[in-house]
Amino acid sequence: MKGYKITPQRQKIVEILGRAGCRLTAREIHQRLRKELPAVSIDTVYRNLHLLSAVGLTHHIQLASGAVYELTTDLSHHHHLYCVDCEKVVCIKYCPDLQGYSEQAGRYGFELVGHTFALQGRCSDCR
Amino acid sequence: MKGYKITPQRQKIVEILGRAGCRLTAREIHQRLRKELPAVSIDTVYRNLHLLSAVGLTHHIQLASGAVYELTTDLSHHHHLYCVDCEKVVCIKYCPDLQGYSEQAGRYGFELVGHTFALQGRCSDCR
DNA sequence: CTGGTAAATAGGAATATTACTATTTAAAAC
DNA sequence: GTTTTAAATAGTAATATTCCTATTTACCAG
Repeated sequence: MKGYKITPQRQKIVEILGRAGCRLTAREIHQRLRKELPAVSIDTVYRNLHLLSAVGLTHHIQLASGAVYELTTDLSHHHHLYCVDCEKVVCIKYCPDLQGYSEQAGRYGFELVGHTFALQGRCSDCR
Repeated sequence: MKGYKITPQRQKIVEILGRAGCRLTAREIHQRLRKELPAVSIDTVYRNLHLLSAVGLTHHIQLASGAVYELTTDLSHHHHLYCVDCEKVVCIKYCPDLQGYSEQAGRYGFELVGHTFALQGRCSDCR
């Protein structure tokens, strides 16, 4: 597909995220990946997480304490809400104005490529 | 105010951003700041940029190639649109659904604290 | 003005992330 | 199956960002 190769490194990163059942940091993915491919470099992990996110297979979630990654299980478009204290993450099936983005970009002569959106809050446990 | 101190480091970071008239990276700010305060550490730059952004005096703009910072000259709420090729940044006076965010957060028992939004596109020069 | 105190700093160390390059490899073409 | 080639990798180096701790300092109260 699209000139991308299916490499063992790539496959196993997806597997690891799938098995994990939770969000992992790049470091955690690297540690687990090493058990199967001892020579894998951290650069490969980052490179693939970028690529996988670009094609929609994974999500990159930027928390205050760092980035975490998850396998995209829910393929429908959604965003994230997270607690600024405990960093609990919730997927919200909500995108404020998907229709309007292209129009906004168009006002400045831009062709829309993507958008980022996230909500930060304080969860019920942390109040 | 609010227990924050007005330190020379802090003041000069704001001055530098004000004089620059453009967005700067943390490294650039550090280099310029050193000319006035030779012993200043890069950590101080980051720490203050975080704080200044938290209180609204500066904006943190995350581009694909890294983060840049700008002084908040336009105090009205707005977001950014940038070109994925040349990384030109445009301020857009548009926030898709400010009203709805609290309600969305509320659905999950969260008290809204903040939100992030940005548009990525391809500008007229890069098409 | 002087002392007390929380906030901020410098400096060094630890992490996180990206860049570079020679080599390897998946996949397509033959 | 073999060749070809662009994509991907490992390894290393460079940057970017954050953390830790002892020391300093802005600012408040007396």
